[in-house]
Amino acid sequence: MSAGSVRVRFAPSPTGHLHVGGARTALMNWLFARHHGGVFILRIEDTDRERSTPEATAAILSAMRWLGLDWDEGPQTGGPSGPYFQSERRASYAEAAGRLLAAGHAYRCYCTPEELEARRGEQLARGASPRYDGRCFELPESERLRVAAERGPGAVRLRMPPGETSWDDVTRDTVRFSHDELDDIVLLRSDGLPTYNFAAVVDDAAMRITHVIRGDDHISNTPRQIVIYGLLGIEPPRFAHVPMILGPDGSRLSKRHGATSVEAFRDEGFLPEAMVNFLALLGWAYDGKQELFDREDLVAKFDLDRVGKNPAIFNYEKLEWMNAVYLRRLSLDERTRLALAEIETAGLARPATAPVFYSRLVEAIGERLRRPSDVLVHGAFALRDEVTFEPEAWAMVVSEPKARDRLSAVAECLERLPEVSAAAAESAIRALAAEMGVKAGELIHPSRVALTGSRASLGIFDVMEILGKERAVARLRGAASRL
RNA sequence: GUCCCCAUCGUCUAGUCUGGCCCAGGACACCGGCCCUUCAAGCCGGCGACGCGGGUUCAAAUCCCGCUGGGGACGCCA
Repeated sequence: MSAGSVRVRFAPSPTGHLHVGGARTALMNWLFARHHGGVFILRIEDTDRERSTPEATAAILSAMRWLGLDWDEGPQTGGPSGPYFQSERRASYAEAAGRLLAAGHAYRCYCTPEELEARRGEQLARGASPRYDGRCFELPESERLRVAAERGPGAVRLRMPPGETSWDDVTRDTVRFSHDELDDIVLLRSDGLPTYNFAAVVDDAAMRITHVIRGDDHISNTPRQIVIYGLLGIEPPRFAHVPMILGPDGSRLSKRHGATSVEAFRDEGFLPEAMVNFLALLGWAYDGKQELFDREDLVAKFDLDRVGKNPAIFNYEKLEWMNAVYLRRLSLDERTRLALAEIETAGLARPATAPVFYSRLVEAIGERLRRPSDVLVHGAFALRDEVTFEPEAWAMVVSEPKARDRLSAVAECLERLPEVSAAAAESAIRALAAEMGVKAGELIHPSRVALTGSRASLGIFDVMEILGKERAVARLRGAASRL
Protein backbone atom coordinates (compact mmCIF):
# COMPACT_ATOMS: atom_id res chain seq x y z
CA MET A 1 0.00 0.00 0.00
CA SER A 2 1.23 3.48 -0.72
CA ALA A 3 2.59 5.61 2.07
CA GLY A 4 0.13 7.87 3.76
CA SER A 5 -2.91 6.08 2.45
CA VAL A 6 -3.59 4.06 5.58
CA ARG A 7 -6.47 5.16 7.79
CA VAL A 8 -7.35 3.01 10.77
CA ARG A 9 -9.43 3.50 13.87
CA PHE A 10 -9.94 2.20 17.35
CA ALA A 11 -13.59 2.35 18.31
CA PRO A 12 -14.26 1.51 21.95
CA SER A 13 -17.63 1.75 23.58
CA PRO A 14 -17.50 3.83 26.76
CA THR A 15 -19.10 1.31 29.05
CA GLY A 16 -16.17 0.62 31.35
CA HIS A 17 -12.44 0.78 31.65
CA LEU A 18 -10.05 0.12 28.80
CA HIS A 19 -9.56 -3.64 28.86
CA VAL A 20 -6.17 -5.07 27.95
CA GLY A 21 -7.78 -6.79 24.98
CA GLY A 22 -9.04 -3.47 23.75
CA ALA A 23 -5.70 -1.89 24.49
CA ARG A 24 -3.96 -4.54 22.40
CA THR A 25 -6.35 -3.84 19.52
CA ALA A 26 -5.77 -0.11 19.90
CA LEU A 27 -2.02 -0.68 19.97
CA MET A 28 -2.03 -2.74 16.79
CA ASN A 29 -4.08 -0.12 14.98
CA TRP A 30 -1.76 2.58 16.25
CA LEU A 31 1.38 0.67 15.27
CA PHE A 32 -0.01 -0.10 11.84
CA ALA A 33 -0.83 3.55 11.26
CA ARG A 34 2.53 4.78 12.51
CA HIS A 35 4.46 2.15 10.60
CA HIS A 36 2.79 3.10 7.34
CA GLY A 37 2.71 6.82 7.98
CA GLY A 38 -1.07 6.69 8.08
CA VAL A 39 -3.77 8.18 10.25
CA PHE A 40 -4.99 6.75 13.54
CA ILE A 41 -8.52 7.73 14.51
CA LEU A 42 -10.23 7.30 17.87
CA ARG A 43 -13.99 7.03 17.67
CA ILE A 44 -16.30 6.61 20.63
CA GLU A 45 -19.14 4.17 20.02
CA ASP A 46 -21.62 5.47 22.54
CA THR A 47 -24.84 4.39 20.89
CA ASP A 48 -25.92 2.36 23.89
CA ARG A 49 -27.50 5.10 25.94
CA GLU A 50 -28.04 2.85 28.92
CA ARG A 51 -24.47 1.81 29.40
CA SER A 52 -22.33 4.60 28.00
CA THR A 53 -20.99 7.12 30.47
CA PRO A 54 -18.78 10.19 30.24
CA GLU A 55 -16.66 8.77 33.06
CA ALA A 56 -15.88 5.71 30.98
CA THR A 57 -14.94 7.88 28.03
CA ALA A 58 -12.58 9.88 30.22
CA ALA A 59 -11.07 6.70 31.63
CA ILE A 60 -10.45 5.30 28.16
CA LEU A 61 -8.85 8.48 26.90
CA SER A 62 -6.61 8.64 29.91
CA ALA A 63 -5.57 5.01 29.53
CA MET A 64 -4.79 5.60 25.87
CA ARG A 65 -2.64 8.59 26.75
CA TRP A 66 -0.87 6.68 29.48
CA LEU A 67 0.04 4.00 26.96
CA GLY A 68 1.27 6.69 24.62
CA LEU A 69 -1.26 5.89 21.91
CA ASP A 70 -1.93 9.31 20.50
CA TRP A 71 -4.67 9.74 17.94
CA ASP A 72 -4.62 11.99 14.91
CA GLU A 73 -8.36 12.45 14.86
CA GLY A 74 -10.82 11.95 17.66
CA PRO A 75 -12.18 13.37 20.89
CA GLN A 76 -10.40 16.49 22.14
CA THR A 77 -8.14 16.41 19.11
CA GLY A 78 -10.86 16.94 16.55
CA GLY A 79 -10.30 16.38 12.85
CA PRO A 80 -11.90 16.70 9.44
CA SER A 81 -14.18 13.68 9.72
CA GLY A 82 -15.81 14.40 13.05
CA PRO A 83 -17.73 14.38 15.23
CA TYR A 84 -16.02 11.41 16.82
CA PHE A 85 -18.85 10.41 19.13
CA GLN A 86 -21.46 8.27 17.43
CA SER A 87 -24.18 9.82 19.54
CA GLU A 88 -23.49 13.03 17.63
CA ARG A 89 -23.71 11.45 14.21
CA ARG A 90 -27.35 10.41 14.18
CA ALA A 91 -28.16 12.33 11.02
CA SER A 92 -25.80 10.27 8.90
CA TYR A 93 -27.24 6.99 10.18
CA ALA A 94 -30.77 8.20 9.54
CA GLU A 95 -29.80 9.27 6.06
CA ALA A 96 -28.18 5.94 5.24
CA ALA A 97 -31.11 4.02 6.70
CA GLY A 98 -33.48 6.15 4.66
CA ARG A 99 -31.67 5.18 1.48
CA LEU A 100 -31.88 1.51 2.29
CA LEU A 101 -35.55 1.84 3.18
CA ALA A 102 -36.31 3.65 -0.05
CA ALA A 103 -34.48 1.05 -2.08
CA GLY A 104 -36.35 -1.77 -0.39
CA HIS A 105 -33.22 -3.14 1.26
CA ALA A 106 -34.61 -2.46 4.69
CA TYR A 107 -37.97 -2.43 6.37
CA ARG A 108 -39.57 -1.33 9.58
CA CYS A 109 -40.04 -3.84 12.34
CA TYR A 110 -42.51 -3.38 15.15
CA CYS A 111 -41.76 -6.45 17.21
CA THR A 112 -40.94 -5.57 20.78
CA PRO A 113 -37.71 -6.70 22.44
CA GLU A 114 -39.81 -8.88 24.75
CA GLU A 115 -41.51 -10.64 21.84
CA LEU A 116 -38.19 -11.18 20.15
CA GLU A 117 -36.66 -12.52 23.30
CA ALA A 118 -39.51 -14.98 23.76
CA ARG A 119 -39.26 -16.24 20.19
CA ARG A 120 -35.51 -16.58 20.48
CA GLY A 121 -35.88 -18.66 23.59
CA GLU A 122 -38.43 -20.85 21.90
CA GLN A 123 -36.20 -21.39 18.86
CA LEU A 124 -33.25 -22.29 21.01
CA ALA A 125 -35.36 -24.71 23.04
CA ARG A 126 -36.39 -26.39 19.79
CA GLY A 127 -32.75 -26.73 18.86
CA ALA A 128 -33.23 -24.31 16.00
CA SER A 129 -30.95 -21.41 15.17
CA PRO A 130 -32.20 -18.22 16.74
CA ARG A 131 -33.10 -16.00 13.77
CA TYR A 132 -35.58 -13.27 13.17
CA ASP A 133 -38.46 -14.75 11.21
CA GLY A 134 -39.01 -11.71 8.97
CA ARG A 135 -42.65 -11.38 9.92
CA CYS A 136 -42.68 -7.57 9.76
CA PHE A 137 -41.32 -7.70 6.24
CA GLU A 138 -44.38 -9.61 5.23
CA LEU A 139 -46.78 -7.18 6.87
CA PRO A 140 -49.30 -5.85 4.32
CA GLU A 141 -49.19 -2.06 4.07
CA SER A 142 -52.60 -1.55 5.70
CA GLU A 143 -51.65 -3.75 8.61
CA ARG A 144 -48.27 -2.07 8.83
CA LEU A 145 -49.88 1.34 9.21
CA ARG A 146 -52.22 0.05 11.86
CA VAL A 147 -49.37 -1.44 13.93
CA ALA A 148 -47.28 1.68 13.41
CA ALA A 149 -50.07 3.85 14.74
CA GLU A 150 -50.25 1.63 17.78
CA ARG A 151 -46.58 0.98 18.44
CA GLY A 152 -44.73 3.93 16.99
CA PRO A 153 -42.09 4.02 14.25
CA GLY A 154 -40.41 0.78 15.27
CA ALA A 155 -36.92 -0.32 14.33
CA VAL A 156 -35.33 -0.51 10.90
CA ARG A 157 -34.20 -3.94 9.81
CA LEU A 158 -31.98 -4.92 6.95
CA ARG A 159 -33.55 -7.30 4.44
CA MET A 160 -30.79 -9.86 4.14
CA PRO A 161 -30.46 -10.75 0.47
CA PRO A 162 -29.88 -14.40 -0.46
CA GLY A 163 -26.41 -15.59 -1.37
CA GLU A 164 -23.12 -15.71 0.38
CA THR A 165 -20.37 -13.32 1.37
CA SER A 166 -16.67 -13.91 1.54
CA TRP A 167 -13.66 -11.74 2.08
CA ASP A 168 -9.94 -12.09 2.05
CA ASP A 169 -8.97 -11.45 5.64
CA VAL A 170 -5.50 -10.00 6.08
CA THR A 171 -4.61 -12.38 8.88
CA ARG A 172 -6.49 -15.53 7.90
CA ASP A 173 -7.15 -15.95 4.21
CA THR A 174 -10.63 -16.32 2.81
CA VAL A 175 -13.60 -16.51 5.14
CA ARG A 176 -17.01 -17.36 3.74
CA PHE A 177 -20.52 -17.17 5.17
CA SER A 178 -23.80 -18.24 3.65
CA HIS A 179 -26.51 -15.62 4.07
CA ASP A 180 -28.67 -18.42 5.43
CA GLU A 181 -26.72 -17.91 8.62
CA LEU A 182 -27.41 -14.21 8.69
CA ASP A 183 -30.83 -12.94 9.57
CA ASP A 184 -32.47 -9.55 9.15
CA ILE A 185 -30.44 -7.50 11.59
CA VAL A 186 -31.62 -4.31 13.20
CA LEU A 187 -29.98 -1.23 11.73
CA LEU A 188 -31.75 1.48 13.66
CA ARG A 189 -33.37 0.95 17.03
CA SER A 190 -36.77 2.37 17.74
CA ASP A 191 -35.10 5.27 19.53
CA GLY A 192 -33.45 6.17 16.23
CA LEU A 193 -29.94 5.27 17.36
CA PRO A 194 -27.99 2.85 15.19
CA THR A 195 -26.79 -0.57 16.22
CA TYR A 196 -23.12 -1.46 16.17
CA ASN A 197 -22.95 -3.13 12.76
CA PHE A 198 -24.71 -0.28 11.03
CA ALA A 199 -22.96 2.60 12.78
CA ALA A 200 -19.56 1.01 12.22
CA VAL A 201 -20.17 0.70 8.49
CA VAL A 202 -21.56 4.20 8.05
CA ASP A 203 -18.74 5.75 10.05
CA ASP A 204 -15.93 3.67 8.65
CA ALA A 205 -17.10 4.70 5.21
CA ALA A 206 -17.44 8.37 6.16
CA MET A 207 -14.03 8.34 7.80
CA ARG A 208 -12.53 6.53 4.79
CA ILE A 209 -11.12 3.76 6.92
CA THR A 210 -8.85 1.52 4.86
CA HIS A 211 -8.20 -1.31 7.33
CA VAL A 212 -10.40 -2.59 10.10
CA ILE A 213 -8.14 -4.24 12.65
CA ARG A 214 -10.09 -5.83 15.50
CA GLY A 215 -10.46 -8.93 17.66
CA ASP A 216 -11.54 -12.12 15.97
CA ASP A 217 -14.71 -12.16 18.04
CA HIS A 218 -15.89 -9.81 15.29
CA ILE A 219 -15.48 -12.31 12.48
CA SER A 220 -19.15 -13.18 12.48
CA ASN A 221 -20.07 -9.51 12.28
CA THR A 222 -17.98 -9.02 9.20
CA PRO A 223 -20.29 -10.61 6.61
CA ARG A 224 -23.20 -8.53 7.92
CA GLN A 225 -21.13 -5.39 7.57
CA ILE A 226 -19.96 -6.32 4.11
CA VAL A 227 -23.57 -6.83 3.03
CA ILE A 228 -24.41 -3.35 4.32
CA TYR A 229 -21.48 -1.87 2.41
CA GLY A 230 -22.73 -3.57 -0.71
CA LEU A 231 -26.29 -2.37 -0.32
CA LEU A 232 -25.04 1.14 0.32
CA GLY A 233 -22.87 0.93 -2.77
CA ILE A 234 -19.64 1.41 -0.87
CA GLU A 235 -16.39 -0.48 -1.27
CA PRO A 236 -15.61 -2.20 2.06
CA PRO A 237 -12.24 -1.75 3.76
CA ARG A 238 -9.76 -4.54 4.32
CA PHE A 239 -10.40 -6.61 7.43
CA ALA A 240 -7.71 -7.96 9.73
CA HIS A 241 -8.92 -10.10 12.61
CA VAL A 242 -6.40 -10.54 15.34
CA PRO A 243 -6.58 -13.36 17.89
CA MET A 244 -8.27 -12.78 21.19
CA ILE A 245 -6.60 -12.63 24.56
CA LEU A 246 -7.62 -15.39 26.95
CA GLY A 247 -7.24 -15.85 30.69
CA PRO A 248 -4.98 -18.53 32.18
CA ASP A 249 -7.84 -21.05 32.02
CA GLY A 250 -8.33 -20.52 28.31
CA SER A 251 -11.61 -18.67 28.54
CA ARG A 252 -12.20 -15.07 27.66
CA LEU A 253 -10.04 -12.87 29.88
CA SER A 254 -12.13 -11.42 32.67
CA LYS A 255 -11.84 -9.86 36.10
CA ARG A 256 -11.80 -13.21 37.82
CA HIS A 257 -8.40 -13.84 36.22
CA GLY A 258 -6.95 -10.78 37.93
CA ALA A 259 -6.32 -7.30 36.66
CA THR A 260 -7.77 -6.70 33.22
CA SER A 261 -8.08 -2.96 32.88
CA VAL A 262 -5.16 -0.88 31.77
CA GLU A 263 -5.51 1.43 34.72
CA ALA A 264 -5.42 -1.49 37.14
CA PHE A 265 -2.04 -2.44 35.70
CA ARG A 266 -0.92 1.14 35.93
CA ASP A 267 -1.97 1.26 39.57
CA GLU A 268 -0.12 -1.95 40.27
CA GLY A 269 3.09 -0.31 39.14
CA PHE A 270 3.48 -1.50 35.59
CA LEU A 271 5.26 0.88 33.26
CA PRO A 272 3.58 1.90 30.01
CA GLU A 273 6.66 0.88 28.01
CA ALA A 274 6.50 -2.61 29.48
CA MET A 275 2.77 -2.83 28.91
CA VAL A 276 3.11 -1.77 25.28
CA ASN A 277 5.94 -4.19 24.63
CA PHE A 278 4.11 -7.05 26.30
CA LEU A 279 0.80 -6.37 24.56
CA ALA A 280 2.48 -6.13 21.18
CA LEU A 281 3.82 -9.64 21.67
CA LEU A 282 0.35 -11.05 22.24
CA GLY A 283 -0.50 -12.22 18.76
CA TRP A 284 2.46 -10.68 17.00
CA ALA A 285 6.08 -11.75 16.72
CA TYR A 286 8.95 -10.26 14.80
CA ASP A 287 11.38 -13.12 14.35
CA GLY A 288 10.52 -15.28 17.31
CA LYS A 289 13.78 -14.31 18.97
CA GLN A 290 13.63 -10.65 19.86
CA GLU A 291 11.40 -9.98 22.86
CA LEU A 292 12.31 -6.47 23.89
CA PHE A 293 11.17 -3.67 21.63
CA ASP A 294 11.04 -0.02 22.47
CA ARG A 295 8.31 2.05 20.89
CA GLU A 296 10.33 3.20 17.90
CA ASP A 297 11.49 -0.32 17.22
CA LEU A 298 7.91 -1.53 17.33
CA VAL A 299 6.79 1.14 14.90
CA ALA A 300 9.63 0.23 12.58
CA LYS A 301 9.03 -3.52 12.73
CA PHE A 302 5.30 -4.00 13.25
CA ASP A 303 3.14 -5.12 10.40
CA LEU A 304 0.06 -7.22 9.94
CA ASP A 305 1.84 -10.00 8.08
CA ARG A 306 3.49 -11.09 11.33
CA VAL A 307 0.26 -11.29 13.27
CA GLY A 308 -0.67 -14.85 14.16
CA LYS A 309 -4.07 -16.45 14.37
CA ASN A 310 -4.13 -18.50 17.52
CA PRO A 311 -5.56 -17.04 20.70
CA ALA A 312 -3.05 -15.92 23.33
CA ILE A 313 -3.25 -16.56 27.03
CA PHE A 314 -2.29 -13.57 29.11
CA ASN A 315 0.90 -14.47 30.96
CA TYR A 316 1.16 -12.33 34.07
CA GLU A 317 4.61 -13.68 35.02
CA LYS A 318 6.10 -12.64 31.75
CA LEU A 319 4.62 -9.17 32.11
CA GLU A 320 6.21 -8.93 35.56
CA TRP A 321 9.56 -9.94 34.17
CA MET A 322 9.29 -7.43 31.37
CA ASN A 323 8.29 -4.71 33.77
CA ALA A 324 11.39 -5.42 35.83
CA VAL A 325 13.50 -5.14 32.70
CA TYR A 326 12.06 -1.73 31.88
CA LEU A 327 12.30 -0.59 35.47
CA ARG A 328 16.01 -1.38 35.51
CA ARG A 329 16.49 0.75 32.44
CA LEU A 330 15.12 3.79 34.20
CA SER A 331 17.52 6.27 35.76
CA LEU A 332 17.95 6.27 39.52
CA ASP A 333 16.02 9.53 39.72
CA GLU A 334 13.07 8.11 37.84
CA ARG A 335 12.99 4.97 39.92
CA THR A 336 13.26 7.00 43.09
CA ARG A 337 10.36 9.17 42.05
CA LEU A 338 8.16 6.12 41.41
CA ALA A 339 9.24 4.44 44.63
CA LEU A 340 8.73 7.55 46.70
CA ALA A 341 5.17 7.81 45.44
CA GLU A 342 4.57 4.31 46.77
CA ILE A 343 6.19 5.15 50.08
CA GLU A 344 3.98 8.18 50.43
CA THR A 345 0.75 6.40 49.63
CA ALA A 346 1.73 3.72 52.12
CA GLY A 347 2.16 6.45 54.72
CA LEU A 348 5.77 5.48 55.35
CA ALA A 349 7.44 8.70 54.33
CA ARG A 350 9.83 9.79 57.04
CA PRO A 351 9.51 13.42 58.06
CA ALA A 352 12.60 15.61 57.83
CA THR A 353 14.41 13.03 55.75
CA ALA A 354 16.75 14.18 53.01
CA PRO A 355 15.80 13.08 49.47
CA VAL A 356 19.14 11.36 49.20
CA PHE A 357 18.00 8.85 51.80
CA TYR A 358 15.37 7.56 49.38
CA SER A 359 17.59 7.57 46.35
CA ARG A 360 20.29 5.70 48.27
CA LEU A 361 17.68 3.20 49.33
CA VAL A 362 16.40 2.71 45.80
CA GLU A 363 19.93 2.50 44.50
CA ALA A 364 20.79 -0.20 47.02
CA ILE A 365 17.61 -2.13 46.22
CA GLY A 366 18.76 -2.09 42.64
CA GLU A 367 17.39 -4.82 40.43
CA ARG A 368 15.36 -6.32 43.24
CA LEU A 369 12.74 -3.80 42.21
CA ARG A 370 10.25 -5.50 39.94
CA ARG A 371 7.55 -2.94 40.62
CA PRO A 372 7.84 0.42 42.35
CA SER A 373 5.85 -0.91 45.31
CA ASP A 374 8.61 -3.44 45.96
CA VAL A 375 10.41 -0.61 47.72
CA LEU A 376 7.98 -1.24 50.55
CA VAL A 377 9.17 -4.78 51.06
CA HIS A 378 12.87 -4.44 50.30
CA GLY A 379 13.09 -1.10 52.05
CA ALA A 380 10.94 -1.96 55.04
CA PHE A 381 13.99 -2.24 57.30
CA ALA A 382 14.75 1.43 56.75
CA LEU A 383 11.24 2.78 56.44
CA ARG A 384 9.98 1.33 59.70
CA ASP A 385 11.45 1.86 63.13
CA GLU A 386 10.58 -1.49 64.63
CA VAL A 387 12.34 -4.57 63.39
CA THR A 388 10.16 -7.61 62.88
CA PHE A 389 12.20 -10.75 63.31
CA GLU A 390 11.39 -13.70 61.15
CA PRO A 391 11.32 -16.72 63.50
CA GLU A 392 13.77 -18.81 61.45
CA ALA A 393 16.13 -15.88 61.16
CA TRP A 394 16.15 -15.22 64.86
CA ALA A 395 16.53 -18.94 65.56
CA MET A 396 19.67 -18.94 63.48
CA VAL A 397 21.14 -16.18 65.62
CA VAL A 398 20.18 -17.87 68.82
CA SER A 399 21.79 -21.13 67.77
CA GLU A 400 25.21 -19.46 67.63
CA PRO A 401 26.66 -19.16 71.15
CA LYS A 402 29.03 -16.40 70.09
CA ALA A 403 26.34 -14.32 68.43
CA ARG A 404 25.97 -11.95 71.34
CA ASP A 405 29.68 -11.12 71.41
CA ARG A 406 29.85 -10.75 67.68
CA LEU A 407 26.92 -8.38 67.49
CA SER A 408 28.39 -6.29 70.24
CA ALA A 409 31.72 -6.21 68.47
CA VAL A 410 30.11 -5.06 65.24
CA ALA A 411 28.18 -2.39 67.12
CA GLU A 412 31.33 -1.11 68.72
CA CYS A 413 33.15 -1.19 65.46
CA LEU A 414 30.51 0.96 63.78
CA GLU A 415 30.38 3.26 66.72
CA ARG A 416 34.06 4.06 66.35
CA LEU A 417 33.64 5.00 62.71
CA PRO A 418 33.50 8.74 62.09
CA GLU A 419 30.93 8.08 59.39
CA VAL A 420 29.12 4.88 58.44
CA SER A 421 29.39 4.74 54.69
CA ALA A 422 29.05 1.39 53.00
CA ALA A 423 32.69 1.41 52.04
CA ALA A 424 33.91 2.40 55.47
CA ALA A 425 31.69 -0.15 57.16
CA GLU A 426 32.89 -2.87 54.85
CA SER A 427 36.60 -2.33 55.43
CA ALA A 428 36.13 -1.89 59.15
CA ILE A 429 34.11 -5.05 59.55
CA ARG A 430 36.37 -7.13 57.37
CA ALA A 431 39.29 -5.91 59.43
CA LEU A 432 37.38 -6.75 62.58
CA ALA A 433 36.72 -10.25 61.33
CA ALA A 434 40.39 -10.77 60.58
CA GLU A 435 41.29 -9.48 64.01
CA MET A 436 38.78 -11.82 65.65
CA GLY A 437 39.92 -14.70 63.48
CA VAL A 438 36.49 -15.39 62.03
CA LYS A 439 35.17 -15.27 58.51
CA ALA A 440 33.44 -12.03 57.56
CA GLY A 441 30.26 -13.98 57.01
CA GLU A 442 30.13 -14.93 60.65
CA LEU A 443 29.80 -11.28 61.53
CA ILE A 444 27.64 -10.41 58.57
CA HIS A 445 24.91 -13.01 58.96
CA PRO A 446 23.89 -12.28 62.52
CA SER A 447 24.22 -8.57 61.81
CA ARG A 448 21.80 -8.88 58.91
CA VAL A 449 19.22 -10.45 61.15
CA ALA A 450 19.76 -7.88 63.88
CA LEU A 451 19.49 -5.02 61.41
CA THR A 452 16.68 -6.22 59.17
CA GLY A 453 14.99 -9.07 61.01
CA SER A 454 15.52 -11.28 57.99
CA ARG A 455 18.10 -13.61 56.50
CA ALA A 456 17.64 -12.00 53.10
CA SER A 457 18.24 -8.34 52.56
CA LEU A 458 20.11 -5.76 50.56
CA GLY A 459 23.87 -5.75 50.70
CA ILE A 460 24.65 -5.59 54.42
CA PHE A 461 26.97 -2.59 54.14
CA ASP A 462 24.33 -0.69 52.21
CA VAL A 463 21.94 -1.55 54.99
CA MET A 464 24.32 -0.07 57.53
CA GLU A 465 24.85 3.09 55.58
CA ILE A 466 21.16 3.62 54.93
CA LEU A 467 20.26 3.02 58.55
CA GLY A 468 22.98 5.36 59.72
CA LYS A 469 25.27 4.90 62.64
CA GLU A 470 22.75 5.54 65.36
CA ARG A 471 19.97 3.29 64.21
CA ALA A 472 22.37 0.55 63.19
CA VAL A 473 24.21 0.50 66.48
CA ALA A 474 20.96 0.60 68.44
CA ARG A 475 19.60 -2.37 66.54
CA LEU A 476 22.79 -4.38 66.97
CA ARG A 477 22.87 -3.68 70.70
CA GLY A 478 19.18 -4.32 71.03
CA ALA A 479 19.53 -7.73 69.42
CA ALA A 480 22.59 -8.57 71.51
CA SER A 481 20.79 -7.74 74.70
CA ARG A 482 18.01 -10.13 73.83
CA LEU A 483 20.45 -13.01 73.69
C1' G B 1 -28.44 -26.52 18.24
C1' U B 2 -26.32 -23.81 13.78
C1' C B 3 -22.31 -21.20 11.71
C1' C B 4 -17.30 -19.39 12.01
C1' C B 5 -12.23 -19.38 13.80
C1' C B 6 -8.01 -21.84 15.88
C1' A B 7 -4.54 -26.15 17.04
C1' U B 8 4.20 -26.41 17.97
C1' C B 9 7.25 -26.99 25.12
C1' G B 10 2.91 -25.38 31.33
C1' U B 11 2.60 -20.16 28.85
C1' C B 12 4.01 -16.47 24.63
C1' U B 13 5.98 -17.90 20.09
C1' A B 14 9.71 -18.96 15.40
C1' G B 15 9.34 -22.50 11.66
C1' U B 16 3.79 -23.88 7.92
C1' C B 17 2.35 -19.85 2.30
C1' U B 18 7.64 -21.37 -1.03
C1' G B 19 7.90 -29.97 2.01
C1' G B 20 14.20 -31.70 2.94
C1' C B 21 18.86 -26.88 6.15
C1' C B 22 13.91 -28.88 12.37
C1' C B 23 15.75 -36.02 16.04
C1' A B 24 12.05 -28.37 16.00
C1' G B 25 14.86 -22.33 17.63
C1' G B 26 13.94 -18.10 21.22
C1' A B 27 11.42 -16.03 25.72
C1' C B 28 8.64 -16.42 30.62
C1' A B 29 8.16 -19.96 34.51
C1' C B 30 10.56 -24.19 36.77
C1' C B 31 15.13 -27.19 38.27
C1' G B 32 20.61 -27.38 38.93
C1' G B 33 25.43 -24.90 38.96
C1' C B 34 28.70 -20.58 39.00
C1' C B 35 29.31 -15.79 41.27
C1' C B 36 28.69 -14.22 46.31
C1' U B 37 27.75 -11.41 52.99
C1' U B 38 22.04 -13.23 52.07
C1' C B 39 18.32 -12.23 48.45
C1' A B 40 17.89 -10.44 43.69
C1' A B 41 20.33 -9.69 39.06
C1' G B 42 23.84 -11.90 35.70
C1' C B 43 26.23 -16.16 33.40
C1' C B 44 26.21 -21.54 32.29
C1' G B 45 23.40 -25.98 31.98
C1' G B 46 18.76 -28.88 32.33
C1' C B 47 13.50 -30.23 31.93
C1' G B 48 9.91 -29.52 28.21
C1' A B 49 5.98 -29.43 22.24
C1' C B 50 4.72 -30.56 16.38
C1' G B 51 -3.46 -33.14 19.56
C1' C B 52 -5.09 -38.04 17.07
C1' G B 53 -5.95 -40.96 12.59
C1' G B 54 -5.65 -41.46 7.52
C1' G B 55 -3.62 -40.00 2.96
C1' U B 56 -0.01 -37.38 -0.96
C1' U B 57 5.50 -37.71 -1.43
C1' C B 58 11.92 -40.41 -2.06
C1' A B 59 10.89 -36.91 2.15
C1' A B 60 5.55 -33.67 6.19
C1' A B 61 5.50 -29.64 12.05
C1' U B 62 4.95 -27.96 7.02
C1' C B 63 0.17 -30.14 1.66
C1' C B 64 -5.03 -32.80 1.67
C1' C B 65 -9.19 -35.30 4.35
C1' G B 66 -11.49 -36.88 8.83
C1' C B 67 -11.70 -36.80 14.09
C1' U B 68 -10.92 -34.66 18.70
C1' G B 69 -10.11 -30.47 21.59
C1' G B 70 -10.44 -25.18 22.58
C1' G B 71 -12.53 -20.47 21.44
C1' G B 72 -16.08 -17.11 19.24
C1' A B 73 -20.80 -15.59 17.20
C1' C B 74 -26.01 -16.26 16.76
C1' G B 75 -28.97 -8.92 21.07
C1' C B 76 -33.43 -2.77 19.41
C1' C B 77 -24.71 -4.81 23.35
C1' A B 78 -20.31 -3.41 21.13
